Amino acid sequence: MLEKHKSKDTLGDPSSRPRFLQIADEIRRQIATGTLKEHDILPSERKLSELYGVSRMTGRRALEALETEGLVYNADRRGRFVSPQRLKYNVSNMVSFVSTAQANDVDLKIDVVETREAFADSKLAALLEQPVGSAIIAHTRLFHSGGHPIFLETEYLIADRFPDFLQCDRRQSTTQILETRFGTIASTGDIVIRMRGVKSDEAPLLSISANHTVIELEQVIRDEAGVPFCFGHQVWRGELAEFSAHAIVAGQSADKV
Amino acid sequence: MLEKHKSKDTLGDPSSRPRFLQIADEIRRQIATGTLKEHDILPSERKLSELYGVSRMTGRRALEALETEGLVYNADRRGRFVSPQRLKYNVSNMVSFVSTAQANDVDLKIDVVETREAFADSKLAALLEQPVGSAIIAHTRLFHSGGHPIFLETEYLIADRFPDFLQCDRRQSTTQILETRFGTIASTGDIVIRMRGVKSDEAPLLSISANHTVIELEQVIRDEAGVPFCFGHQVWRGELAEFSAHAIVAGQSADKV
DNA sequence: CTTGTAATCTGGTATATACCAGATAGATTT
DNA sequence: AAATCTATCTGGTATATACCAGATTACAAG
Repeated sequence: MLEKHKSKDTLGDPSSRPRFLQIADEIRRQIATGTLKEHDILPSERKLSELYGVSRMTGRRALEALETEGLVYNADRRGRFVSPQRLKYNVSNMVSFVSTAQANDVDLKIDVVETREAFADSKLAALLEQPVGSAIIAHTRLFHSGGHPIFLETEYLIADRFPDFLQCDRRQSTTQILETRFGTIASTGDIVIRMRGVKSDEAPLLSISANHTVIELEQVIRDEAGVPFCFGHQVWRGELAEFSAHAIVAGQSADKV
Repeated sequence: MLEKHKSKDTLGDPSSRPRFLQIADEIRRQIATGTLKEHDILPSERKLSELYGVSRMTGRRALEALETEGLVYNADRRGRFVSPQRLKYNVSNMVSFVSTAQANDVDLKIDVVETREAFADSKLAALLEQPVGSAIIAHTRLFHSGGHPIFLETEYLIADRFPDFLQCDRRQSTTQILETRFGTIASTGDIVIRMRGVKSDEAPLLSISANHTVIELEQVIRDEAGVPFCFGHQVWRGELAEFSAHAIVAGQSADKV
């Protein structure tokens, strides 16, 4: 017994490139040539194992390799799909990500997932430069394009400053609302970007399975007087995001460039 | 037959939380409480399977879950280790990442991995605003701390502008060299950050195995006249990085803040 | 034209086994 | 002491199997 998996030879040994990578290569080729297009479903693990005469685990590893690369995403128990082009987000441009995206042919839609009225804990109080326990408005929104989730955002606003905020239609840019309704203009922002694993409550909303990596973006937004009025927290599907920034050494004027 | 893996019951069914996550929880606790410290080696896949009475695959999945979270890193065939604290990189601060890090008690060391003299292809020519085929100096350096790789950087410089650059000791900040030796001061930068899979040539240098996710950071650095003189390309171990930026709406002066 | 249900698809969890190859450490040889 | 060899450690690759639980679909009943 155990003469089973000598079928390796059928493949041409030379490279000794692992079988699952060879399969991944083939699928990658199909994506590159357009045989498989954005959001197309890929062959399932079982299908791949039939197609290439390998075990289901080997098929899975090929698909997982493509996930790591960001070429493919995985929607829990629905299958794996070709990732669309990355969305470019210029974090230095505070003139609303939403309007910028829409100007670039992205039909960005927003769903309000949750709304809360709470009180600032020590972390939030420090970020917003408010006393601990001060009133805070919080809401979580899902940003998506063509039915495909892109990122999840939670914003925390100082309640006093934006009294009727929750009555506004929040399926639009917050920057827009605050500017037109309250005359508050975003002037500067402090941003942090990091990579981490997705949390179990975020995964279903983003239509990805657990054990995925996401990009977390946090920002404190300040008005013209340098006073913070909003803390935002975004969780991006990492394979869909690309962040750009324009850095200027302190002491130089921004409008010079 | 097939009454084998009913040992599940021994564990207390209730939560139905997957076994591999329970094991990951336990290890996570050990990291949080300090039982396991930075760069400590974790139990191997086989060790875990003995310790918890599970199969090797289940032990592996626990470790892989921790890798995804960024709590653990995996050095190909050497074992898995506890990730150290993230390194904070302020991309808006162009006054040399190296000196900033060193000011924060990070003993950052640099190894020159490769040096080349080449000619600009169309992409590089466009980025550096030079004609295609113009002379370029390129070098790749590995940044590490206490023997642990952090990121890999490749820089492309305009050869005409920095004649003896390759003769300099390049185990220090490039910003420093260009400023002191050539009087070129970094004034602005255009930066792009994205998440992607590690490439096969990068993985060994970063002491990680393939199928890992990294953060790629690209930047074009310009002098006071707005002329680009350097294109840099960094590949960070994603679990070690955290990027911050300060955004200013165009039209406002930077030194105001 | 719904509603509801059952069959079937998907990946998720889990075990058991086998062999390979790089990394390491200890013993042995130069 | 330095070089080499070797046993053993590690994860990497691969197969085969089993059962579970969402998600989807197709079909039947209302």
